[in-house]
Amino acid sequence: MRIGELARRSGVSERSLRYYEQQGLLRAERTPGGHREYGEWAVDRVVHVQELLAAGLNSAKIARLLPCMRDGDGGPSEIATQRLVEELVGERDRIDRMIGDLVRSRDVLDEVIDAASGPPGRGPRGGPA
Amino acid sequence: MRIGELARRSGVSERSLRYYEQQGLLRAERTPGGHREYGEWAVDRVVHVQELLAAGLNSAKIARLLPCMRDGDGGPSEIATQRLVEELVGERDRIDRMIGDLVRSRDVLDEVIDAASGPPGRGPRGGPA
DNA sequence: CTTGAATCTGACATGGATGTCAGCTTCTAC
DNA sequence: GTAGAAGCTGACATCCATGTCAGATTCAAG
Repeated sequence: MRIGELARRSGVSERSLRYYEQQGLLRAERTPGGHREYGEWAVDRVVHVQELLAAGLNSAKIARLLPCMRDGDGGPSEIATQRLVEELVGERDRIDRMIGDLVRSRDVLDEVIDAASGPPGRGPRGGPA
Repeated sequence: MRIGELARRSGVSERSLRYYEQQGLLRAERTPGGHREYGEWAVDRVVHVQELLAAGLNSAKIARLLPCMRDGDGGPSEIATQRLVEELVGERDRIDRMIGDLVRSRDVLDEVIDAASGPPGRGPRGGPA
């Protein structure tokens, strides 16, 4: 498929897809005319990249991480370097803390939402209709 | 307490604390000379703000949310506007999705970490010593 | 061939919390 | 009073994925 379809299917802008390629996060074949051509595996790959970026890893780290996770990009999954593993453990712990923060934030929001929805109508859902 | 102590105790830079005040996220008394003076409640408040920022809410939204959550800032907790509640529900759902993404990313990292730590030593922890 | 949609490259802009620096004032302890 | 630590304001810089635009090229269909 070409970049437009991949963008549509993965929910990521064409701009970002080109950026990912530039950062070594996404390989693309080229047509004789120079247009990018992606295989099916690209969709999952893009989603993974998107999630990792959202998790706070920068593209450089993701670029080193990707070859170690098999998501059908063709190459056999490599084994992470000792050095990389250490960094990844750090990232994982950071993500764990982030999840904890997010859960707390979500609970705070729920509390405020419930406080506003509870008193008036007392309805279990839907708020003051 | 003054800004230096608050920064130390909350783990947030003085720069950010002044920024929070500018954005209406944190009130501060002033000494006759103009130095900021915080009460004990400020520590929790700053931590909350930090978490909400990490959750992706911008300062404007947090500023509207704060008076609805009682964290001992003195003022009685207000009731969220219908309009605000709608936005908060959107934010909560976004946070929920984000948590899902983070969990997936963490699992990916765990997989890579285990793959690198498992084969060589087979030790349950510590990796290839 | 022609035409319009899709793609290409390269450059500049953006957002938004935070870092950092400069120059000045206030506070604290002696 | 005096010295040094701490605080104040204001301005500019940074990060980095993404948006956006311009001008040129390629692709697909008639």
